[in-house]
Amino acid sequence: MGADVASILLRKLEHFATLSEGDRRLLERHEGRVLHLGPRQSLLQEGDDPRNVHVVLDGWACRYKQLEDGRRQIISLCVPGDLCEPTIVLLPTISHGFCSLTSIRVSRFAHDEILQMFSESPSLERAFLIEMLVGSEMQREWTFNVGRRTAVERMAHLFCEIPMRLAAVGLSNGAGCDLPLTQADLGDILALSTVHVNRTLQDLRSTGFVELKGRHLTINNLPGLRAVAMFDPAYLHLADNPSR
Amino acid sequence: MGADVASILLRKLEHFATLSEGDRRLLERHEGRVLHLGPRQSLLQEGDDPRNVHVVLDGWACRYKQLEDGRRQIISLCVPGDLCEPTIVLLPTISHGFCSLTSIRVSRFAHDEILQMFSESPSLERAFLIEMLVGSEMQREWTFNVGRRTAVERMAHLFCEIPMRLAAVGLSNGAGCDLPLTQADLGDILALSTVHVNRTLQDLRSTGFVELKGRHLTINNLPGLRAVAMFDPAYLHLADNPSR
DNA sequence: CGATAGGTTGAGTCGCATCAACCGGGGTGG
DNA sequence: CCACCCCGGTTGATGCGACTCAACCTATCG
Repeated sequence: MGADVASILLRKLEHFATLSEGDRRLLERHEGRVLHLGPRQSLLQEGDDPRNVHVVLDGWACRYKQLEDGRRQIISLCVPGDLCEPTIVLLPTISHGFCSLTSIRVSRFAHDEILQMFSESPSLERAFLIEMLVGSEMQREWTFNVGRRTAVERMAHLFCEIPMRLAAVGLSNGAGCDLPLTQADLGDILALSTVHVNRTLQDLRSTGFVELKGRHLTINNLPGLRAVAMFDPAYLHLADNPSR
Repeated sequence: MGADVASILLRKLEHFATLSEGDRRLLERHEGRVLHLGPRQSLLQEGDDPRNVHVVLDGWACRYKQLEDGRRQIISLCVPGDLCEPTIVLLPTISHGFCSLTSIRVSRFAHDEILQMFSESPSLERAFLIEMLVGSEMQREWTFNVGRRTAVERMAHLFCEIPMRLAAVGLSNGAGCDLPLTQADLGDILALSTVHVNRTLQDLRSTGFVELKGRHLTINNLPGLRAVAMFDPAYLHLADNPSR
């Protein structure tokens, strides 16, 4: 409990760029307001300035889009260390919703603060940009998933991706992780109905690849799971910084 | 025949940012190598430096991903004015393929050139970044599409998006445009089989919303088409620059 | 004129959705 | 303390949207 902005961000960003002592101190100096939200609360209300930037400290959140008739799709997941506003500072509006899945804590960088920070440290700006570009890479992979993988493959892919992302910020050892999602959430992520999520889950369980109970995911056979998912972690760019 | 880099880029970027005379001259001064490619040729071979940036001058291209068994998904379309490398300069690798759909001309900005240009004009850098962020917005919308819209809705959505994007660079009057895609291409874009593309197309034709023949798309009933697609152009950010 | 790429059509199948019921546990209030 | 509720998970029956396979049609081009 209780990561602070600087440590979690450093952990994340150092996968992408090498940061100096000065960059560290710049982040540590930042005293952003910390917001607490309960589960299923919207962070970006209409009218909020999307040019502030929030970083997830604890808990899970998501971006989503919805049609008038209620069909809803979770566009991307945000876990600790992720930026909530993928449009950093530059776009005046956002065309999707953002809400917590669990109760979460986020740290706010006001628009001006982040500009200030970027002007003091180009390498930090660069790291934030890369973080954002990696977000785009994940988005492309996810379009691919939903378009061309079957239900089982998609779910297996998600179960490969999530522990890797959490491991990148020290929240998973690779063999499993917390997974505080309901089957309905999984449905909205995977573009499946709740019922079919349930059955697909049973499928993956019965083959012994994963266990999922009580909000915890255990992976029993990672190579097998990766094979099913045809998972290639390159798109996560977690090994891009050669000096680590 | 033959748009040049400067004019097409200016046309595109000015939707996002107001550029100065100096910025214009900077772009016009650029004498990038122009590459010609036939249809269905790969632009980014493995090993090409993805930190060069190419701009499409004429023709259509796409990003795609593919599974070992051949299932293929077109992740995004590139039309004149679009950047081929959405990771501008910053990521050392790209996890998708890029190839032409028609024969195309692209203009190259070498890695160093573009860095040089950005350092001379921060507003140009900003405009390129926004262009890239808008690309992410389109990607999110496309994940949504494939996840939650039916075949007809998806296709209608595509037929709303494409003329708008082309109109943004002067290649459509809004009532129609060239559409040099085969039904197989459409299938890879929409995540449908070729056969189903054909039937869905007949569906949209028979309701009188669109005509599609001989590589040309005509829209007979835009409001109707938008209603079917539940299309909201906000995600394209074409009206973001208030001074236009 | 045959070859080939793209488009069209029909028949049969399957993956996933929908609808509906039921189960189990944790929290709440009487 | 128990009755109840509600949420999340599970199961079965049924239906539909989209896929696959296979044939055929049409236009273009060397």
